[in-house]
Amino acid sequence: MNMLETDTRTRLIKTAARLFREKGFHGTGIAEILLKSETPKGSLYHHFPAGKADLAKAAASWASEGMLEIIDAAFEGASDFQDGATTLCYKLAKFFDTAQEWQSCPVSSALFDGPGNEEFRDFADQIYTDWTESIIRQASRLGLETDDAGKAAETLLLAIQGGWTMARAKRSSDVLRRIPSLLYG
Amino acid sequence: MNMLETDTRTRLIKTAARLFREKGFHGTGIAEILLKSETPKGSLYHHFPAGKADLAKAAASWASEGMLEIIDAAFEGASDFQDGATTLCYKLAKFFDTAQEWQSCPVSSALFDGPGNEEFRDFADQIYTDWTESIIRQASRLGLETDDAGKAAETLLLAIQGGWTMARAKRSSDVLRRIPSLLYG
DNA sequence: ACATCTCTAGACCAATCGGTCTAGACCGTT
DNA sequence: AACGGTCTAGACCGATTGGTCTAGAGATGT
Repeated sequence: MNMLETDTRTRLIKTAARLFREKGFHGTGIAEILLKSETPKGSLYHHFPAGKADLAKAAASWASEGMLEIIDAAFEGASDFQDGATTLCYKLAKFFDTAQEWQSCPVSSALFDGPGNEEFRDFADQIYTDWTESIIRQASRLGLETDDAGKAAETLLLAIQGGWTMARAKRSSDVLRRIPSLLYG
Repeated sequence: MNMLETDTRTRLIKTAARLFREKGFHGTGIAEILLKSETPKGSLYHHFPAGKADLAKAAASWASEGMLEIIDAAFEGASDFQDGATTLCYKLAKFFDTAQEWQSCPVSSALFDGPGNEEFRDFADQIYTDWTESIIRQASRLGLETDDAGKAAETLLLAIQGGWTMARAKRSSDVLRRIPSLLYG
């Protein structure tokens, strides 16, 4: 197996993920992905035979992995759930700020804006479920009862999703940083 | 002034708003808007000289008016803020269910997915600010202190935004109905 | 009746869309 | 050296995109 295969493949995924986040699925053209990632068209359709849709799912999966890592990192050294949740919000705010373009949720941009079929919705649903379960696991680990853990995780995730949208409109991550005080203050 | 002018214009706005909600700005073609609204192309560019972008702003504005009405209606007969907030969530869940296609937030679909310029972001920001202020007004009316009203309104709006996204992924309005119990339970 | 206005109607256009296809570069294996 | 597989490279394609333009229908004012 050629090492370059992986390189080209991940380069495509990362570039596509970034562009989808910034301009949405339909708002991003194949040509632009190829240009920004300096990849010829043939390579794209070699690695992703189904084309743009394939690429969108790969990009969303990749972004989801990153989110799961951020969640774990945030809760790792936390003394309690609210502590971890606060760190998570701050980490996400920081991530939001690193991008020059005000970006949307990587999952919704790649999957909702994309082809409106059931498969894509299922895919998005699965990713959000993964996130929820990951947070629930952390909540349980930090001492919350099963019911409370589920509620706390869902509330946090709702606020983060909403906060991300608001942050995009306001072009400021302040909303994300305010979440802990809104929920637990 | 011709009566038909208004008819064609609003027909375009409503159709565009629906399609943008379902498939996003870039995902919706002019041709489809014209087909579904049974409007010739010339009429569109007569009423909206700047074309699709103009139409998106008009559609978002129109949808925002609707949202403001729903907010007022929900809080009108409310005994306290939480009561009104609960009614609002249920009303929105009901609205979510009426559409056959699982739709996204009318504002974000028309304005975020759209052209990535500052003007559109400002427009979206203004609409969200309008919503927030409307809820704050209701909170104050129902006895909350200024600081508490602002916090309560922002929290509610974040949860609704996030809940709407989740509802779309899960193709179920249950999340929206769970919000009151998550926030106030 | 005529002129003027608003609005409808759709042919038409260049540009871009996502996707296919062929050619060959570069590899390890034999 | 010759082969077979992986991957790059980009010319090329029909379809669709948003938008322009001309023609005329229809109402109104004089």
